[in-house]
Amino acid sequence: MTVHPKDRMTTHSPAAAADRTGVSLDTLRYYEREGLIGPIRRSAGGRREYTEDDIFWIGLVTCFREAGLGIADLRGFVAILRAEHSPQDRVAFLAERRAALEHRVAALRRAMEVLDEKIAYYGADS
Amino acid sequence: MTVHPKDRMTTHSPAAAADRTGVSLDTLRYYEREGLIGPIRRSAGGRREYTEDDIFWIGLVTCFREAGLGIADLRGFVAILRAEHSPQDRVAFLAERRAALEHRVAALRRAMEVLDEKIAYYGADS
DNA sequence: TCTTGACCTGGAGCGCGCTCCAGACCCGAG
DNA sequence: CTCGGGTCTGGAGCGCGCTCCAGGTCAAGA
Repeated sequence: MTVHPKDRMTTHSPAAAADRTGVSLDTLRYYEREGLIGPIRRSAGGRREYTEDDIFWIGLVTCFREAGLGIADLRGFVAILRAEHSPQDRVAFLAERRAALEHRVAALRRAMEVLDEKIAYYGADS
Repeated sequence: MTVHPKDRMTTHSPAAAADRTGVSLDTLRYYEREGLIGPIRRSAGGRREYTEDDIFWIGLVTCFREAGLGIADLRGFVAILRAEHSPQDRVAFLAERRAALEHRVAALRRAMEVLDEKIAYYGADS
């Protein structure tokens, strides 16, 4: 018990965070401004220090962005997970989002079917 | 053989086309300007007359838009199907687009997994 | 101490995909 | 012939999601 756990907490510079997450510095700041991540802890000099948890959360945000969710959606996601809500509320919200994603998958499948049809048509005469 | 087939070709007013396709008048004009549809035949007075084929094609465009393809992608799609290209070129192009859609589906699935995980977590204490 | 480069903030700019608008034209009903 | 609604064109405006920039601060190395 010579050290506190916190003393061991490694943090990342903005550049390192950008590197690890694949998100640009500008976008990291933008996400923070929009309330999607953070607020990120600052050093004495005012520089951001991203914790491992921050990095993880940024990964989640990126995952949802890649799935096509908008900034507002993500903000809702943050709100429901951070603020105090009943498990029912959370599950309801999450299930609704999930359904929306399923609709997107369905739209993609429809487009793929059209593509497959065309491919079959042009591929017929080998 | 008292009539030519063309005489029977029913056309649609812009309003009717918008109604049938669920695409706004402005967007129909926008798509035409961008070369995604048409050019649409005009009446003597200069009004657009959408054929049944036009309507069908607009449906395809809508399908791809809903799947998240951009205007430029759609333009490529039009180009490859309309201009003279070897079946191989067409199939290659179509297959590439299909693969892109599959990546999008994968991204959606990843996001859904995260959602499922959270739902399981909050749903645990029934 | 001085230099250098990473980082800070606030705000402007941009590409996309529409959406809206003004001002003019067409045309069928009355 | 007049009226009114549908349509035309060209261009401006908008929301989103970044991206870029200027001007200044901080901090580690020579």
